[in-house]
Amino acid sequence: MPEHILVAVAWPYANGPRHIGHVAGFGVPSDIFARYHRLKGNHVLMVSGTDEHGTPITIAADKEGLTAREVADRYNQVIGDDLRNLGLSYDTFTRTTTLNHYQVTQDIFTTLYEKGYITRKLTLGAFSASSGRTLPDRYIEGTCPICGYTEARGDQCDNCGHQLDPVDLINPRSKIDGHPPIFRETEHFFLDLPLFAQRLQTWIEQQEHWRPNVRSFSLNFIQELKPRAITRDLEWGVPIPLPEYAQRDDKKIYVWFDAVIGYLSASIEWAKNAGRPDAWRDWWQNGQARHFYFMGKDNIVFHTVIWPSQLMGTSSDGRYAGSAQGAFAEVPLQLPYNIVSSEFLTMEGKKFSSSRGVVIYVHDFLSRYDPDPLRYFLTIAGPENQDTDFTWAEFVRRNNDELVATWGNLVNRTLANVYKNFGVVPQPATLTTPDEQLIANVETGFASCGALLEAARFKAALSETMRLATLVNSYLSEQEPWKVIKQDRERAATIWYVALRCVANLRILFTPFLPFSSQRLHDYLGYAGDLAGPLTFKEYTEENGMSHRVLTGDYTHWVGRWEAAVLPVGQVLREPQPLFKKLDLSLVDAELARMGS
RNA sequence: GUCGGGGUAGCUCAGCGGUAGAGCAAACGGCUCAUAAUCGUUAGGUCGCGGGUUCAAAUCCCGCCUCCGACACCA
Repeated sequence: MPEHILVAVAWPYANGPRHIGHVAGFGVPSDIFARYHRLKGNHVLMVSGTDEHGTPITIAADKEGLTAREVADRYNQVIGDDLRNLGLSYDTFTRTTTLNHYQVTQDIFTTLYEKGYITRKLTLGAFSASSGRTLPDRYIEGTCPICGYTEARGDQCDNCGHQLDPVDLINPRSKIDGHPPIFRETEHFFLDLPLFAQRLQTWIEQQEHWRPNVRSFSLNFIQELKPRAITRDLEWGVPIPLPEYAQRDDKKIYVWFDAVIGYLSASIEWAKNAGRPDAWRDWWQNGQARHFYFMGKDNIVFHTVIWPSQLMGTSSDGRYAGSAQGAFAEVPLQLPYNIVSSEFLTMEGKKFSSSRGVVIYVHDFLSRYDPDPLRYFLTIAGPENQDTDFTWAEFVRRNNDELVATWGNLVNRTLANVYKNFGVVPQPATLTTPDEQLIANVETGFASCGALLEAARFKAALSETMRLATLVNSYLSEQEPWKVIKQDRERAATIWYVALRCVANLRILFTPFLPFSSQRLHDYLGYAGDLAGPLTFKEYTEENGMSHRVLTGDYTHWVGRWEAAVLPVGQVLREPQPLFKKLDLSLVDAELARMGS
């Protein structure tokens, strides 16, 4: 019975290009997971988009002399291209500036407001003297009232570590233009989180399959819940759907409130674009569906506390959830099943920082190297359980000594030999015990590697798959078919058949991790169809006349299945080429020099 | 400051109550079909520091050092 699996991927922020640390955290793991479940035959819906609201976008716009919308447009394109080129197989990768997203966000806001989950309160806010705009706490600097440090930020003093309020800073000044900020009262809307505390507690306690740190951290967090401001004094954002704010352009919904709603709105958009406007309910108003969220560790509370509160509060009400008919009627919106958060990737021992040049942008990387080696590195050496370090030397080593040497070489030696000596999948004679054992061992990968993937243990899953490739290399060393063929062509054909069948199985096992090279291998082996076919961009125009680009693909025709592969005797092979390139060590110095400049 | 998570072989990391593990690097040997790739064997650590609990501690508890993150307006 196929399951409905929602793969909800963190929304990259569109104030600049994304670096490889970002895609290590949310991108590659989520894609491996989605591809695996598609191979399993499950109904996968993988959604995300660029997150385009909030202060940083307006600041980037000011700096570049553009409008916020122009900045968002630019980086939506750049980021979308990057994700496509990395092979991230979204069903819908959209953006938060669509009409659809505005409507869904406003519906959730209105529903929560009418049900009393959103309240209003006067607060003291800081505003820029020059632009009149809100100044977020972190954009205000001044002297720390506790330790006297002169570069303290409005939210926290980096010297003594105390949490601060910008009003308390001595000689406060805007980090943007240096002028002192103006403090004045302003009304804001608050999501009343304490109203959800009990339900959150009960729910999180039941989530025993969450990673322990995610669960205990979240349980701890809800011990001291306070109402959370969900509006900002800012012209760039989703308008507040209340009459008195309809004409005002100075207060909008806070970016974090709308960004998480994107998981739902993108699903609704997907259904609309697919011509089946209610299809999203199969995932969202279906108690059997499982939702997996992928993000960096800095995002945990938004996905374990705030977004679940929004979902609980909305329940089966509002214009979208409340319009369900038949089996979906009155079914509340589905809560997350698992929160797969990653740690952070550092770069040559340092934190990524675009301003200090400690950065490798995805598009930069992919302009010089292939996507699969990057996917390999980010999976085998990525920040799955703890912060890990990217170094160019380690990237080259992992590529040459592991990916090329173990898997690439196994494929190449096998295909080259079979192609040269037989040209087709050779007819085997009776299989010996070692032959049968090897095939059986490799085929256990579907169970063992599959279980690890189910549990989102990607590093272990890929190690296991590599170990199976090593078994085949060992087998070839023992059987020495290149010697055998001189006396006994039939036995040599059998050995090569066994190796080839293992390679055909490994082709599937590697597909979630290495889709590009697996597709090429699929072709070399003479199979037809797409194992991991192309991703596409489509342009959609909404009722307001605005159009936007969506990264998508037709994954339903993909031919692979997560099960022992059939390798027909006599299938005609295509002339093979090496799957991966060996990298020259000299690139390490070249890349380091590039970064140093 | 408060809370949470790390600190394990030269390097990158796994293990998280029962005689220390993997990959790579190193040493030796086999093979030569394959992108000089591969296969086998060996060597290598008092598991951040100091206490404690236990028959038994990387593994649990306490303190300290250090790194990372969260702590309502950066995502």
